[in-house]
Amino acid sequence: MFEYVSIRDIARRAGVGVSTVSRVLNDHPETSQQTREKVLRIIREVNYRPNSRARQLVKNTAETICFILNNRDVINPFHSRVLMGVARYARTLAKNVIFMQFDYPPDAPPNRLILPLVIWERGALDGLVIAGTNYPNFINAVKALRIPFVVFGNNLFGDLQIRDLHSVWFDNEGGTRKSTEYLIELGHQNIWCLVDTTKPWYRRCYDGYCQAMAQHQLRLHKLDVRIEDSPFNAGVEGAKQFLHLQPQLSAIVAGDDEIALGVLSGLNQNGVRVPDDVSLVGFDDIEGLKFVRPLLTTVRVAKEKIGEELAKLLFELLQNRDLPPVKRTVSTELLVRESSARPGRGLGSNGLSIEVVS
Amino acid sequence: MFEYVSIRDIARRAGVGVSTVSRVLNDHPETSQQTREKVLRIIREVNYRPNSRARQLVKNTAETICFILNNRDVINPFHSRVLMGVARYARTLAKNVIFMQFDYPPDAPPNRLILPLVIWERGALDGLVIAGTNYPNFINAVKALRIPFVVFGNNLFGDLQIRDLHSVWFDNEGGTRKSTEYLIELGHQNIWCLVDTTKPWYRRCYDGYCQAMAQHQLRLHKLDVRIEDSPFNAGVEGAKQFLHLQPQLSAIVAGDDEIALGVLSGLNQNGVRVPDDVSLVGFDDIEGLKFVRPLLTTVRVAKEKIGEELAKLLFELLQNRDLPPVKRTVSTELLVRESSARPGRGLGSNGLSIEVVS
DNA sequence: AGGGTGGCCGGAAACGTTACCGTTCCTACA
DNA sequence: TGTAGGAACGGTAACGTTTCCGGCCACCCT
Repeated sequence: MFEYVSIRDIARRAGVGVSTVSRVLNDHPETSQQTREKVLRIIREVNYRPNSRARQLVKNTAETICFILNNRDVINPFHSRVLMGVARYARTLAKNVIFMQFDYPPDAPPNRLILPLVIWERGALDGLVIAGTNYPNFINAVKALRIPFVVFGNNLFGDLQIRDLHSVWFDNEGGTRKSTEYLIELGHQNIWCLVDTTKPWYRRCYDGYCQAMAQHQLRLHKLDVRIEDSPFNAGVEGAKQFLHLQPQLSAIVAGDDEIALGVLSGLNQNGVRVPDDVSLVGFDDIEGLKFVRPLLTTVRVAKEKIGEELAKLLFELLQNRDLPPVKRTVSTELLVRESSARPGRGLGSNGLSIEVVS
Repeated sequence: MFEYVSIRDIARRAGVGVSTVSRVLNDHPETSQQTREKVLRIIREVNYRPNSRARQLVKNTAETICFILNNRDVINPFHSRVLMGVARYARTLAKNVIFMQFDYPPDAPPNRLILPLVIWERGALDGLVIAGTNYPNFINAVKALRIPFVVFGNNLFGDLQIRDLHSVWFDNEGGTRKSTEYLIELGHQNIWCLVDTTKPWYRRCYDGYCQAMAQHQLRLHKLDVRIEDSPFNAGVEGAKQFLHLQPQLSAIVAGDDEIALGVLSGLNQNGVRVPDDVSLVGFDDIEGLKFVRPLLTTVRVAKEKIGEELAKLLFELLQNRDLPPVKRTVSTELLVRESSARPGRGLGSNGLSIEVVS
């Protein structure tokens, strides 16, 4: 095989003790320039590479965290960029990131949940970044293991005590408030919000919309749908309903970009033009937006930034295990593009404009 | 802190030796039913969890591989699904996957390349899945470390000795051949191929196109562009050129979906309809396709499957270090959707049909 | 009855580090 | 000149496992 060279071999060849070699490797000051150079020369000569497992064992640290993506069959563009943010931040600290996908039933009791081996075992992990869609049972199971963790807040279900968790969120509510306010400033009054209020994240969207509308004493209009698989399809379906809502409808706030693109597609198919007839805003600023015209006005979520904050918070927590629980929020930014404009004729005010395009 | 319970504590409490506990933990047959149950009871009682670092040290295995994504600033949908495939396969074997993003200059000599710590060190990794865009210097640097690795072939640059590598590819050439043949069967004759032949993967695309055209004795038409940042924009630009190519052009084979969507957008903006005036096929079947109409005819690449095959090959290699280098190919599948049809009037054959839509 | 056999088990070495402690040696100062 | 103190370094015990080896006992066969 491949001859393994250990710290002892180095010590022998350099004519020093193992502790001296260790000191040189770890930049301890208690070594003379002379021996340091000699040891380093030998190390280069024999191409010695330290064994991290042994170091980790004695130092009782894994130098590794785990990014666990729960209950997602595919890693969507959103989460892949969060992962990227985590990985990048970890790299600045020379820590590793284990990626793991995991599915669990929301209703299994925490002590019966079979966690992935790497989490269950000791020593493999210093901490955990919990992403994806999550339920209290998993969080509690992890808590029971006493392993430090942080959680991505927005896709959390159930009534967890958020105040007991270290979490990072993006400002769903504020973002939608901003986009709704922008529509109001544009002159829109009959603004509809298309969401699924059984999902907390869409719920927060709706809350933001409500705040903006209430502040300007405008009437709330909610189209509340159930979204299971495809937000896009939900948007297409929603668009059909909007057609019947004439002639009031003037602008639509969609729960996220994918819904918005569905709405856009649905409206287009029925000859309603965006933004001429209806203004439309989304949420997330997903990658795919660049492929469709008109370019969607949306709210940008700094996805890498979320990952970065998650990692940062986790490493702070590792430094200080007594860090009081904190909820951090990453701000959002309104991106005005092509799908929003001052109110025009309004949907259905001239029924004749409706024609089937394709 | 949190009282650490080791295998020795279990042994003491159960009144047995440590080796017996170890045997129970590892399902060795040489234990009596009676002691086994006693030990297991104690283990449950004190909530003992073995320390994986210690096991890995003595067994000289990391039970971990690394998925390294090179020279990509964001993990695109393609690679994130490859990662998913790797992670899922690894999970069936109870192995961990470290995710790492890494950038390197293509022209740095291999021995000067500073590899990520986790790769350089011993013991942290059993093997490596090399993904992203890669150049010979990195591959050679990894080779020098004598760590088993497999590489995702399609985005490889330079003249590596592929026959010396364990690699997994998707069938770019065959896929494009299939899509081109399909267009020919549809009745198209003037088929253009839009690629950047300085990139090996687009080059293979073009080769597939050429094979299909040659077989039917059709003339080759290549629009060769330089694609740096945005394939989409390259597609938009390409579309402008196609406008000048009237009246021959009847169908377009794009190097990938993103280019195709750019072409689609560019054509639409100039009043050319797809598929009425021009048929268009892409490659990859990216996620974003579902957002645009007409639905793009494309070639599906089984992205998770690629990841799965990468992981599978790596673990085979770990089982048998003498496994001769092998190049495995994941097949592709033509997906006929809405952007392709029998040739119609042809681009520009009636100049009057051109109108600006939006 | 004696010896062989096999099941079961405990002790201890090993894996490759780090960290503590003690020793040596040299310098500086009283 | 004696001693205090510090720099430099070596030996060794950890860290928590696995595995090898040897021992003990019960059982069976001759």
